[in-house]
Amino acid sequence: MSPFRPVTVADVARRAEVSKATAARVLGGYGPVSDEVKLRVQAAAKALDYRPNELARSMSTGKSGTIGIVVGDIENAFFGIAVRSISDTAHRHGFNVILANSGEEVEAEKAALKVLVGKRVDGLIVTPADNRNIAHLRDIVRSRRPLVLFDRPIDGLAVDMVATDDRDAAFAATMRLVEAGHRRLAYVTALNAEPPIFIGPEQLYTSSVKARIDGFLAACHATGIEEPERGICLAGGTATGQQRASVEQLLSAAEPPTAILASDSLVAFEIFKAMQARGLRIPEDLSLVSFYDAEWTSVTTPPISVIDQPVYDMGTQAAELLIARINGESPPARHCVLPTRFIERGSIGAPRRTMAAS
Amino acid sequence: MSPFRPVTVADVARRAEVSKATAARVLGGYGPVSDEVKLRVQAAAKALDYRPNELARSMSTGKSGTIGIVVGDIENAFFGIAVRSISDTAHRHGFNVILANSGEEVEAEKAALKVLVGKRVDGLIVTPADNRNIAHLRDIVRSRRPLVLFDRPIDGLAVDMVATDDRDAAFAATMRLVEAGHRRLAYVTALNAEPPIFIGPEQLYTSSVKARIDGFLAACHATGIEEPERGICLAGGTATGQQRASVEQLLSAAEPPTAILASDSLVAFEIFKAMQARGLRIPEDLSLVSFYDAEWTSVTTPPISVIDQPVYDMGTQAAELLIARINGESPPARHCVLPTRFIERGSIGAPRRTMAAS
DNA sequence: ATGTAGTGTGAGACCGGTCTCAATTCGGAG
DNA sequence: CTCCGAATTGAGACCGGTCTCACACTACAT
Repeated sequence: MSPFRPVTVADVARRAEVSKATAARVLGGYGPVSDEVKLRVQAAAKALDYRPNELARSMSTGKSGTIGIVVGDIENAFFGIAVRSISDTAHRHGFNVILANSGEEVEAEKAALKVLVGKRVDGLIVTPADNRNIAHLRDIVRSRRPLVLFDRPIDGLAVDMVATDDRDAAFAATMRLVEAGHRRLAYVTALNAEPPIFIGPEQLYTSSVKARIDGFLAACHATGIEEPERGICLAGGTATGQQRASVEQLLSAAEPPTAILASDSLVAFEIFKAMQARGLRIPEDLSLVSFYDAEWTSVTTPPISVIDQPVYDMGTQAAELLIARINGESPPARHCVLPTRFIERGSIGAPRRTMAAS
Repeated sequence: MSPFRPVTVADVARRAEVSKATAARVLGGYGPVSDEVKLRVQAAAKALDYRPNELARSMSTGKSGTIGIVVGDIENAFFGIAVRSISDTAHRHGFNVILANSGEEVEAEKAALKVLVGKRVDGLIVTPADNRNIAHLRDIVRSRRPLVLFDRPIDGLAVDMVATDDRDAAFAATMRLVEAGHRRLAYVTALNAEPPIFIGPEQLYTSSVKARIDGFLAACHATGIEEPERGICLAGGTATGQQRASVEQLLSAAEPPTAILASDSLVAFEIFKAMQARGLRIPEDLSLVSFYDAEWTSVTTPPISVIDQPVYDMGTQAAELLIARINGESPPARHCVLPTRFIERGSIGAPRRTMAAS
C-alpha cells in the first residue's frame, strides 16, 4: 500500500548498483558511460518503469522546453488555427505549449503572463489585448525572455511581431466596395469602447483594429466619401448579445449602410444572421465583406467575399521566430507582415438605390 | 551586465534581513509571521520585483497546479470549444492548462501523455484516439493520476468519463430520416480503417464512432431496411483530400443514398461542398443531417438539421470531475452522459424517387 | 521563582534532477 | 617497472522553493 511514489533516478541507480550520478548520465543521455553500465541502467529503468521528472530537470537546467501562448479567444476559429499551427511547429522543434485565454481583457492577460513566467516558459507568444497598457509586456522584454507579438503590433515595443497587412487589406476591400458604387459604407468591429461611438483613432486600443479602420477611412477619404467616421460601428466585446444589439441598431437606422466591411468572422456572422432574420438579401439589399476566410463564408447563398488571412503561416512564423530566439539567436526585432488575399465571392453588388454624391 | 538571474526568496530574505525560511513563509503565505516582519519582507519583494518560481514550488509540493488536455484535433470547432470550456473552468479553480494535439494518432497521443506526465500535471483530460490501444491510459490509471475521458468512453477502463448519448442520438436521427421516407441511407464518418470499407463493428476503434454506427444500424434494422451496412462510409482521417475523395465516390455511386447522416461537422462540410459542386440540392436531391451544431450549419440555404451536442457543458463537467478528484475526492468512476438535442432545420425532405421496399 | 503554553524565527533537510570535480582504473609509452 | 593521460565512476553541491523541528522569548498560572 505504498503511496505510489514515482520512480526516481536514485531508485534506478540502486537497482542497477551504480551511483546516482552514473544512472543520471545514462537516463539524461549526457556524460560518458561504459556500454556495460549503460545497459544495466537501462534495464533497471525499464523494469521500474522510470519516467523522468521534467520539473526537476527544468529546475536544474533553467530551461522548461515550453512556450506560452496567450490569445484573445480560443473559441474564435482564427485563434484556434493559430494555436494549432503554433503547437505543431513547437512540437516539431521539441517544445510544448501552455495555453492561456485572455478573453481580450488586459487584467486576465497580465494574470496569464504572470503564471506563464512563474512556470518559467522559455518564450511567449501573445496577442496583446490593449496597446495602451503594456507595462507587463515591457517587463517580459526587460527580463530578456523571448516574446513574439501575434496579429497585433505595438509601436515602441522592440520585439518580434507577426501580423498581416491590415491597413492595406481594409483599404483595398473598401475601394472594391466603392467601385461597386457604394457611398454609404459601414465598418463593424468587435471592440468595447468608451463611449461606444467612434470619436477618433485615439480611442482604438487594439492595433489591428486601428490599422483596419485607418485603411477603411483612407479609402473613403480618397474617394471623396463624406463623414465616413459615422459608418464606424464599435459593436462591443464577445459578451452575450452586445454585438447583436449593435448590429440590429445599425441595420434599422434611418439611412442604413449599403455595404458593410466586418472586422472578423464572428461579427460578420452576427450581421449575416441579423440580415437573414430581417429578410434582407445579399447583395441586392446590402453588400458584405469580412476579414478572415471562415468556414461558413463559403457555403452561404451567396458566399461571402473575404479578406483571407494566412493564419496557419502566421502561427508557424511566430513560432519559428520565437524558437530561433530561444535557441540563442538575437537579431534586432523583426516585423513579419504577411500578405492577405482578397477572395471575391458573390456578396458584392451595386447599392440598391444609387445616391448621387452631394 | 548581470546575466539576469531571477530574484529568489534568498535574495528577498537577505534584503529584508530575515532568514530564508521566514521570507518564504511570507511569500508563500503559509507559516505564522509577525506583522512587522511581514511588511518588511513584502517591501523587499516589491523592491526586487520578486516572481515566485512555480517550478520549484511544484517540486517540493508535488502539485503543479496544471491539468493536461489531449485532444484529437484543435482545429475542429468541437474541440476548440471544449478546450475553451475546460480552461475556463480550470482557471476558475486556480489551475492552468497544458494543451497537446494527438491528430487522432495513438503514437502522438502516447508521446503527448509522456510529456504531460513528465511535467507532473495534476490530472488529465483525454480524447482517446483508439480504444484498442490503451496500455498508456492504463498506466496513467495505475499511477493514480486523475484522468477523465472526453467524448469517448472506453469499456473496461474504470475512470471518469463525459460523453453524449451517441447511440440514441444516431438512432433518433436515423429514425427521423426513415420517417421522411428514406430507405437508402448513408452514414459517413471520419475514420481511417483497414480496409476502408465497413465490415463489422470490431473494425471501429473509436468508441463514439462505434456507438453512433450502432445507433444508425439499429434504427435501420428496426425499420426493416436491408443491408444498411452498405451505407456506412469510412471516409478516412483529416489528411488532405482523403475525405473529399470518399465523399465524391459516395455521391457518384450507381445508386447513391437519398439521405446522409454525417458523424461530425467537418465531414458534413465536405459533403455539402461536394453537393454544391455537383449542383445537388438539399433536401430535394439529398437529405442531410450532421452531428454537432457547427456555426456554418445554420446559415446555409437551407440550413442543416443537426444533432446538437452540449460541448461547453461537456468540457465544464469534465474539468469539474477532474478537479474534484485532484482535490482528493475518490468516488468510484463516474460516467456522465449528456443529452443531445435534435435541431430540425430545412435539410430533411422526402426522397426524390420513392422506392418501394422489396 | 518555576512551570507551561504559545508565538515567532532560524537552521537545514528535502524534492529529483544536472553538473562539477576528484578519485579510480586501465593501457600504453618510456 | 613506473609514469601519464584518457576513460569511467562516485560524492556531493546546486537549482528555488516547502516544510519540519528546535530554539528563543513572552505571558500567564501556580
